[in-house]
Formats: sequence, structure tokens, C-alpha cells
Amino acid sequence: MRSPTPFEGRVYAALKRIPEGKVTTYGALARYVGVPYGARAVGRALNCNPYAPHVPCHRVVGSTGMLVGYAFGLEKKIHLLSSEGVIVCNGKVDLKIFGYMFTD
DNA sequence: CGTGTGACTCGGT
DNA sequence: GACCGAGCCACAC
Repeated sequence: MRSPTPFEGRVYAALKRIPEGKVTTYGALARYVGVPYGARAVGRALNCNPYAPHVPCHRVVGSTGMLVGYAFGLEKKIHLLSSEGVIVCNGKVDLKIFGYMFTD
């Protein structure tokens, strides 16, 4: 287990701020942690440190609402989201309804 | 310190 | 809306 870097710590903190039944995008998450164009860095951090379920990494989807990846498997990710009230259609989520933009 | 990689995003065609 | 190429970031080697 590699020690979590400050950057990863900010990512996990942001993840925990996502209300249940909502999802966010790698881009929005990256901006929130202070890295406007670090969407890839965010994804890499989650893939390398899936502290699940301590960190709800399953609430992170692509900019188009499409689920792009999950360390435990996309099927698992989809199931978790639907269990929280998020409607997943064909591996995609409606960001117009479930998209969380870290307004605060 | 340079190179490669990955759960991304955007702009052009 | 789909496909393709380029850009950006943090991290491991």
C-alpha cells in the first residue's frame, strides 16, 4: 500500500462531499481539488488507491455521464449507483439530473 | 531530471 | 452524434 499523496487526499475528501444519489465528473472533481485539467490524474489516483467503501469512487463518471472505469468492475459501479437512486441507462447517467458540480 | 502511462477532456471533421 | 488527434496532470521508474 503506497502512502496517499496530498493530491490523492484532496481527491478523497472531494469524493466524500458528493451527496448520496448524485454523481460527479473527473473534470469537475479535478477543478475542485485545484487541477482544472487534471482529470486523468484524478482517475489514476482512484485506480491506484481504491479505498472503497471509505471513498465513494463509484460516484465519479465521465464528462458525458458515461461510466469509464471502476477498480471493482463497471457492473459493480452501476449497481451501486442504482442502489443509491441514480438511474444508469446503458452504462450512462443523466448529468442534467444527477450531476453534482461542487457548488460550494 | 527525462520518459511513459492511465478510471479524462476538448476541439475539429 | 460519432470518430480522431492533441493536450494536461500526477506518479512510478
